[in-house]
Amino acid sequence: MARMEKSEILKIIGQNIKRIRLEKGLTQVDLVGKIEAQIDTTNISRIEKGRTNATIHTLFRISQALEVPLSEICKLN
Amino acid sequence: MARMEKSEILKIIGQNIKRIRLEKGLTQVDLVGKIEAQIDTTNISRIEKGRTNATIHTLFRISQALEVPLSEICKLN
DNA sequence: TCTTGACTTGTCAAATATGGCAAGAATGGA
DNA sequence: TCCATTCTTGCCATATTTGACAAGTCAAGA
Repeated sequence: MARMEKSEILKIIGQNIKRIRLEKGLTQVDLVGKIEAQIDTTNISRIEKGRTNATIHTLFRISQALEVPLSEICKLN
Repeated sequence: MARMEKSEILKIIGQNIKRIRLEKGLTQVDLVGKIEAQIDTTNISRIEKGRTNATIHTLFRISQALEVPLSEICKLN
């Protein structure tokens, strides 16, 4: 893995989430509705846009709602 | 992926990191020495023990130092 | 144009990750 | 046992994520 800026990896992960979410035909509201603990579309949006450096547990909850492995969201290529 | 407690996924990810680090024959000090930006063995230890809910960027830097894909560290099975 | 749904962004408070240091525990070897 | 190395943990200050709400943007249609 080549050197990558923080902003770059956050952007890729955000794109992964957005892509998978759209593939499943879900809106952000649908997504948070499927997440067990409380989470907000605000946060989803910021993560999808790469504006926030999410914790692994938040990404895990998203992966559960999307029904994909956490590692799928964390692919950088 | 079955329901999993936050503490459980943090523990698994920590074990992944520790396992890979040991496979590479690295100490925590070696590891931080390979990481570009500053990071502390304190933090590595806390992550390996599952005591902290690391951000994805921190895990990414660790994956770079370990020379494995980020997704490898994020495997939960 | 107006409306609706979907998303983004600003701000706030609370919680917590991070970096840093120091002290303590654990481990293995001489 | 003593020592050195490695790792863990407590504490602190700072930065940032998170949840929450409100307001703004944007696109598609009627």
